[in-house]
Amino acid sequence: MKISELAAAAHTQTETIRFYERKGLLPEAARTPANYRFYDASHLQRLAFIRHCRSLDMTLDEIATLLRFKDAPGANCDGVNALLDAHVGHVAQRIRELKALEKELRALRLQCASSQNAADCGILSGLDEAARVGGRTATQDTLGHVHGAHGGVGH
Amino acid sequence: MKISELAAAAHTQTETIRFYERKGLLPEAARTPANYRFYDASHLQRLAFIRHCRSLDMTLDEIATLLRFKDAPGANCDGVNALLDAHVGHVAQRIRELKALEKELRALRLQCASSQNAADCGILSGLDEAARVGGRTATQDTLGHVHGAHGGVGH
DNA sequence: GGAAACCTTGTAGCCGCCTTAAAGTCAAGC
DNA sequence: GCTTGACTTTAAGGCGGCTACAAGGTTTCC
Repeated sequence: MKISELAAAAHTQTETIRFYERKGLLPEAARTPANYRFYDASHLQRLAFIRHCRSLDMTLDEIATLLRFKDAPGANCDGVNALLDAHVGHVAQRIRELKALEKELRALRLQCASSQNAADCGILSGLDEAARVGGRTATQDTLGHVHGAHGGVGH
Repeated sequence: MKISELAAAAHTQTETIRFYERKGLLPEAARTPANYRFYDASHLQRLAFIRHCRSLDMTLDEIATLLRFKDAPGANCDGVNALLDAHVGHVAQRIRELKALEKELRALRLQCASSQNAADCGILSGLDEAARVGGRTATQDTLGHVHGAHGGVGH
């Protein structure tokens, strides 16, 4: 199959496939005489694996590690367990952070009960006050790789 | 004060301050004869506001909107409420996604109870199987802006 | 007066793609 | 045979929110 067919089968975009190839997650595809990439079922399998892992919010580095284990079936799989444990830890950590965040945001929201002037808005002054006090001290990136409040991965 | 003093006072890096200036979140600073940026307490206030909002996982666009309200104190602050409501929604949505994710990851983790060959690893085969079936269909980015599983903002 | 610690601008890199541009290929219709 | 349109190719640039680095100017301390 060619790239757009693989893309359709994996619910992915063609550019994403080429991107994974550049990154070494997918092997370099065979080419037709016209220099078109040409794929078979094994490529679909591998791509589906990658996309599923991405939908589990793993980084491409984490996925590359898993693929290395898949490519060396004789190896001990302790590393897989460790990777997954770490990843679950990242996700759990991020959930805790976001819950604290949600609580703080809801409290902030209550400070502006009804519409009025921005000068008197309890939210803006609340943000000011919290900034002066120092506010919550967000955890640095060192703890995990699960970011922000914005997103998710298409599938 | 100069930039490194402002940075220290706001627990920020100098490059981040210049970045915010370029993005229009901070006004262009006054300069000393040697062309050094020079700040006063009002800049620290504004920067602290920005950093606190970032620690609440707001985007720079959202923060810019809030700053516009602060800069126009006579305006009606309905927009502030709307922005915050939307942001709380993003965070809550992301928490739901990450909880589902955590559940799935923990289930997956149980599939490889003890260390063995990668070829027989329940996690790898579980990922394969889920990929074949189609797995969870992650929500597209259209729903909110709170992403990934990796991160947080320094403060 | 010389070294270290600051400051300046500019540029490039990180992640995980997405978009665009310019050019080549292929199948169908007239 | 020729055009149209749907594919493909590579390369480059952009997103957000910074961070890092290079090459130079300035200030500060001994």
